[in-house]
Amino acid sequence: MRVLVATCAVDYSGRLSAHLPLATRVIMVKADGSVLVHSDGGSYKPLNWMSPPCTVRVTPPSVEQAADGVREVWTVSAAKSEDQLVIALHEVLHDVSHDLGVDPGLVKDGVEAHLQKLLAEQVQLLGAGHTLVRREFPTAIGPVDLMVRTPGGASVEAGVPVRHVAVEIKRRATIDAVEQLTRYLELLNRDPLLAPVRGVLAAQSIAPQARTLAVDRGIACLVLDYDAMRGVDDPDSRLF
Amino acid sequence: MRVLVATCAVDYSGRLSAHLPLATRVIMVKADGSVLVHSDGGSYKPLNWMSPPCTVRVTPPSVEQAADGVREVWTVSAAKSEDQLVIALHEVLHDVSHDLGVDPGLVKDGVEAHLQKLLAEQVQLLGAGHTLVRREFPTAIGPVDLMVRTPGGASVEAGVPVRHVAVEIKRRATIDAVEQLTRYLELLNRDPLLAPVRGVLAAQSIAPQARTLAVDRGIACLVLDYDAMRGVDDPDSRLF
DNA sequence: AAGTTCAGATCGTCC
DNA sequence: GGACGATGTGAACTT
Repeated sequence: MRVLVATCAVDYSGRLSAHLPLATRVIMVKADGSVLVHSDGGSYKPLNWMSPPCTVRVTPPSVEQAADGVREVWTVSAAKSEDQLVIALHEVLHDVSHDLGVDPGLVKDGVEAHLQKLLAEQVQLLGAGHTLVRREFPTAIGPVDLMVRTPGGASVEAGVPVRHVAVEIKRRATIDAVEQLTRYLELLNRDPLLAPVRGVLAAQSIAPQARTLAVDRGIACLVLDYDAMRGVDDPDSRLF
Repeated sequence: MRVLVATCAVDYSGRLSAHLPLATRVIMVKADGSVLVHSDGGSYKPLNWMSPPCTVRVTPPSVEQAADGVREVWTVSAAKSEDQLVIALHEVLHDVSHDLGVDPGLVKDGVEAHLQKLLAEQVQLLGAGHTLVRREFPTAIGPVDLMVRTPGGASVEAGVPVRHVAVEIKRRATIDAVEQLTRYLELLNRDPLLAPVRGVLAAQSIAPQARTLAVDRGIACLVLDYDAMRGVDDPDSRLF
């Protein structure tokens, strides 16, 4: 890892074109050759960058560039595309290098997979008497997050008692989640062993447009309270 | 801006929980107080971070932590949420600070807005005689990128001449874009003043599955050549 | 290798 | 101020 603080101008060309005027910035060069250009604000996203695999070629400035104060020109080229980042280095204020070694990696907790596991253990949140058929219920167009069986005659749709519920789980549900669940339901309801299958969209938050579309398509919405669900960790409470 | 190279362990708690074991990393502290923790690989995204507005509080280690080699504990707290980042600093290998000033900012070219503007000026790419009704044509479920009027009797659908074309513009069109345009068309075709409305998916690149679905739904696909469209800046050439 | 899905997204814009 | 769409998304996993 090499970190520089330097005045520089940057040009990116590739999927789009982007230009950074001359200013003082932080440049990080990682061990894999990837480059990040950060300003002193904004977000965690660099102003410009090049993803690995890529290579850095350092060249002296042209006579004209040298007259403008350019000391070095870095050309960062992507290995598998035409993407290119050109950094015109002017004054270098700091320049440190260090071998960091391989990072042991990030351990996460609380993502969608946990929501799915918790709801699978607490299917009664979908209604008393519901039982889990299985998580990641396979279909031809991909797995349904949860397939649940309702108690006998729990509800009736078009004169036929609904016996199965397909659940799509999201941290934040948008209109895309409704489309996804709709595709699953269309397919599942062609299976006479399952049909009619009702749909439930379960999420920590549901966008208003998603809720509107879901209701319009007869899909129920269930807002999940992650903290409350995590609090219910008594194994006895899972069995009803 | 302050940049450190240091061995550290990091814990994040907030929307989820994440833990970073002890290792050597780069820590950036920006002028607005935001913090980024980078490893020597991965992408431009930090392993952990805290977005502004936030505050950093530095405290001495507990006796137990000190025995483990912790020199300082940084507690980074978000101003408007419970999110918290705790950095246990062990050995500090580099520590540099510099005032970068305000960045003049990034200038972008070639994003979807440019494509929309160019196609609005070159609607003849949709067919000779087509004229622009308006960009961002409003509907109840959001604006259609372009609404275009065809020349009289340009084509016939179900015995009725098509007079309007709704255009969805993307840099890269995926199946989502087809779904989006389908929702617009369903709505627009309920309006007797507009119906029948044909759909066109215009993009620099169109995913094979998106093209298949579009064709299946009677939506035309148009691949846009950004460089060529940008080259057409002669007003005379627009009128054919 | 290509497609699908998730992620602590951030950012601008428009209502 | 909330909602919604775009972004040079990246990374893991499946097919």
